[in-house]
Amino acid sequence: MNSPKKVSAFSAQVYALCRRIPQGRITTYKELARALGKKGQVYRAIGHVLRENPFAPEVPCHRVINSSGAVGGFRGKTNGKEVQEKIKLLEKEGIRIINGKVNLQKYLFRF
DNA sequence: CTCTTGACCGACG
DNA sequence: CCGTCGGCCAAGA
Repeated sequence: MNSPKKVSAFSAQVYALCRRIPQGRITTYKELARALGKKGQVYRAIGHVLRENPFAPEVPCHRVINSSGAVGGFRGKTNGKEVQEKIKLLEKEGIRIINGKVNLQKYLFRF
């Protein structure tokens, strides 16, 4: 039995899309925002939502990175050990990370 | 309801 | 490549 958390409709969409991400693949905040059909700074809101992951590890928020190829942040840290752990997890899934950056043209998954 | 901050992105110099 | 500014959504205090 699951423990359904009460989240806003917007947050539910973000979590739902994260679950769609196949293993060995990553996506960006911008692609998520574009998939939601919103325009503007939706990616900022996504970052706030993913910061708290009530569906972890069912929702692999660590597969969501920046459009710049940077891993971004993890557990609320934009730059720290948590981010290093995130990188390690991605490498474990078969993603090659160079200098803390991911090859978007190779691993970027689009909805 | 109002204000601030944020796991961001893109353009400019 | 790096620093700075603008953008205008969402959640918390």
